Amino acid sequence: MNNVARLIAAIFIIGSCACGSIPKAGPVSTQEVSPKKRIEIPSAKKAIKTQPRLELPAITDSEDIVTHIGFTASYNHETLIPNWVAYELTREEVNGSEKGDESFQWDPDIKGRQAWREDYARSGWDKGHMIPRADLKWSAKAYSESFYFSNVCPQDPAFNTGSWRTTESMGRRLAKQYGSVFIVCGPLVFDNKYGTLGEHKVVIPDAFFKAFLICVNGEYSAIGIIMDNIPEKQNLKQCAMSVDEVEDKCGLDLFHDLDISIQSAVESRINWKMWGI
DNA sequence: CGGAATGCGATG
DNA sequence: CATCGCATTCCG
Repeated sequence: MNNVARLIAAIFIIGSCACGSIPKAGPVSTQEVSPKKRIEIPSAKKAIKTQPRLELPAITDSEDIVTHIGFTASYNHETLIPNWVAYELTREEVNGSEKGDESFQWDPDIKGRQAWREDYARSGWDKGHMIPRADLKWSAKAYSESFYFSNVCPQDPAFNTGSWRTTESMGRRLAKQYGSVFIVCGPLVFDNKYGTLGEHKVVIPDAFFKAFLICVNGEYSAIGIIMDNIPEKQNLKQCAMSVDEVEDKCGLDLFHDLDISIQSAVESRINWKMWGI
């Protein structure tokens, strides 16, 4: 059984015992990809964001996509965590200094069940941001929206402030160095060995993936990272791999807007000198 | 070593 | 519920 199948199986087991009338967002499937599902670009971002949205994976018809000022997310109604969160981070954004509301909230754009703060409370697991709040200091509203549960996953506390944070620092460093970086990340749920949180059964991911795409002098480079949801320190370089390998694990078609003529070349290899790891 | 970034929880 | 401080970790 491959990883995608395992993901589907895990979600089915959980969904079948806990969900009732909740709309089925469905796990990712490579078969129902619509060619170019329209994503509404939040107006606040239109002025500063380039087209197309290179950070986005291919969108399946069954996915529940939410767009906020600073990020796009695919929400999973069975696991109560996102399938992925994607955004572009620019040099100017990294230099922001605004802060907003820091309380975790339900995403107002999502219909159906979401995680409760009580599910996480005293569980021993952090409410870990997918897009870090530090990447949204260019707008108080964008900052606050990062605290929606569409952007939150259960993370081991030491992992959150340790290994995972090094991937976030890497993103900001790339943005400063190259002017812009396209980022997508999310949870990996294989056999769900850590179980669920609280009475709403928020799925605890086994691991997390992240992928970076940059364009330097008209040439694209990409890299992927997968880290286990564990406290032990994990080295960035040792966790790095091609985007193709990440796609194998997460079942997504990443950087789908990247020109098809160069996509396979960009995603199959690692241009090591670009990443500083 | 200082500061940034993370999220928790005590306190009123 | 809002405010504040704390503990931890890592970057520069």
